[in-house]
Amino acid sequence: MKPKQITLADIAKELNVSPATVSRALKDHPDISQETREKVKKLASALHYRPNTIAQGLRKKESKIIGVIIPEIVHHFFSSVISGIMEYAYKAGYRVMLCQSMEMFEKEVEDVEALFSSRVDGILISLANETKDYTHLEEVRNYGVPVVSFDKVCYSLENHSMVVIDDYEGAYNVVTHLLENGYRKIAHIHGPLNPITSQNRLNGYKAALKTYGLAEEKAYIKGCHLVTQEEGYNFTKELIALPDRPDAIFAVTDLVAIGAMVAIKEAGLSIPNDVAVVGYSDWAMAAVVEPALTTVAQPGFEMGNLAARLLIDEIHYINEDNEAPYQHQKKTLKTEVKVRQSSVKKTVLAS
Amino acid sequence: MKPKQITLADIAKELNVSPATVSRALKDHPDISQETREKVKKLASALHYRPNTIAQGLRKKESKIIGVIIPEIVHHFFSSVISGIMEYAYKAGYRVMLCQSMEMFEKEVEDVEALFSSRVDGILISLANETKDYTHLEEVRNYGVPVVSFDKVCYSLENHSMVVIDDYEGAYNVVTHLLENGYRKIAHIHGPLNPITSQNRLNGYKAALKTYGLAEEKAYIKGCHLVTQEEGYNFTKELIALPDRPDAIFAVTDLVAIGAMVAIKEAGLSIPNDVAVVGYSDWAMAAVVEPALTTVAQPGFEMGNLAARLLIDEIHYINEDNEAPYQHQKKTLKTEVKVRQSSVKKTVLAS
DNA sequence: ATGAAAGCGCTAACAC
DNA sequence: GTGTTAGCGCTTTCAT
Repeated sequence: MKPKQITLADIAKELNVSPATVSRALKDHPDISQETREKVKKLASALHYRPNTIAQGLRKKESKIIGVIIPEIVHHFFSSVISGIMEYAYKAGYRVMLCQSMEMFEKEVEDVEALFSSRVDGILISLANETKDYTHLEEVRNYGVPVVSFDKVCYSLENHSMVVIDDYEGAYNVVTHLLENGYRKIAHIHGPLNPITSQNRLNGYKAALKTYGLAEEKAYIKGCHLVTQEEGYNFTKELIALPDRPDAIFAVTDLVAIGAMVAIKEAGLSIPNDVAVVGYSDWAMAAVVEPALTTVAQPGFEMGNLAARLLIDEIHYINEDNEAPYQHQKKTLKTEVKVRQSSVKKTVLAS
Repeated sequence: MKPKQITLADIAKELNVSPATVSRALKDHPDISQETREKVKKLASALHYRPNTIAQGLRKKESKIIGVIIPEIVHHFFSSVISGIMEYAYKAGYRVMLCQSMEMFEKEVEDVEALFSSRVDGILISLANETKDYTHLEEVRNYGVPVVSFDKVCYSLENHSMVVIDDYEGAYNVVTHLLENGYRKIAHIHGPLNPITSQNRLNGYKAALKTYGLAEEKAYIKGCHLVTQEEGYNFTKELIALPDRPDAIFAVTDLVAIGAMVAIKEAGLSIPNDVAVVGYSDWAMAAVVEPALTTVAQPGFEMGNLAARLLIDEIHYINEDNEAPYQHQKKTLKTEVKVRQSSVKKTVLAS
């Protein structure tokens, strides 16, 4: 029961010209006379003609769609990334097809295949935690679909661009901030080490300690599985029960940090005077808890923007069929330490 | 330089059959012999054949893509909605093309047109605050593309389904909760009244007061423009400076509520004993502030899921070309009051 | 049980 | 400056 869509042929018939002429007129092809061009454009807009991009895609073998696969949409960081991607893609004339892997490898593979079936011009992906095998990506890349990975990238996939955040440096900086503020017994609650991000943060933490000539204290390092507030709470209870209690906690994520804060307050200790707490991610909640949480802000929007730019540049490069292969790039984005109250001791002023 | 994609014709040639046979075999058409079917499927998977959905779309005049337009992705509620949409769409065999209107009418119109150009099978939209005119939606609907609006819906667009949240009831319930807990001087900081949601919350607030026989107090009602924490802070400062200070504040959004909490604490007053605070939305931060914020949870995921279901049902209905027109639906989802510490007075126990 | 042929809407090489 | 033609990859009558 669908009304027929307006096609080039409809306009052509009405105007007694050929569809080719209409197509050219609409694209401001120089060969077309001023007069026909105007006639065509006028009628096209009167009829609300909208080119069928599916037909264009089939003909030109490019869909002007980029596929995006992320582990989880309901997530401040990833939604910022998507926003950055969409902004760039939109300006460059690309549409975005979105997939959510739910952190599942199987789903990720299906999504890659579905995007390939949709003949997207390129794929942006942040890997699921489960993903260890990259043949699904290799395959589409071999069929000429460029892939750019971001955040949780695939180092072992060759010939593709990636955008990462310098988690090592972010962790290094925030721990250094604690050290500069006089904290010396700094504990770390890290995440599962498969996504390389947690591993990097752990390394940054260790490196900062080393710079200050401090030894790693095994008992001060705890590892989350689920990265929840509850885990932060429980590990912190263990940490503050230690005979030599840490004076600061660096949590892999703000949510874990907030769990830590609850445990510390419950124990009747002061943040930051007894125990400082710093997080990672700069979620909205970090600014509103009490005391406001020092954390590491990750440039999600910029990451999405840059990843989209790299991908679209590569798509353009491929379409120009240059003889030289495209030079893939690895970009690293810097984090920013947001110093708030949870990590700076309140000095008692003489009054 | 792109490698050629594998097509039906490639498989057909290799097997000395026609493309039609291959197409049928792959779809388990009953006419095809067991033998050919297996041969075809085997080769198809060996060659990693993936049907070109663009070609399918052109041929069958359906893209198996639904378009989604939302005002802002970086937003807990909307990202939940998207997640709900994607889950349903995925199970039903549809892909999702995502657009972000940035709350701008112009961008929304462009997005609708772009989605129509992409020949999406249907559109899900939550309107930009600016949007007053619905001709862009009417137009695509007239060309046979079903539209379902959700959250910020278009009441004046006829013949389309919508899904809303009962904001009136949510506000009514949370204010009633305050009343039941003994609060009588309840202020309200509302949002801009164009998106109908804020208006409904305001009405629910007023209705709850009325049920308790309380008169509206003009001075207790403040209106935000930007709906920020800062506005919450500033209005609350005004409210608590009032000669007859309110004993509770209902904020249109958790962020505004948090601004209110800051102002109250700054004034040395206790939450909830001097002034209770309740918010709306149940963002992650509501559970972690101190005291934990009572708020109204909105079923974002369910909303997305339901909206997708209504849209896809309608698409299916249209494709069956029934003689009777589709019966459009208006669904209302219920909210849930999350009672936390910010609204329940601590009774001092005799010890 | 399979093939031939037409056509979805568009574009681009080639005519004139 | 404009028309003709072919074809992108697929599905679907209609034949056989």
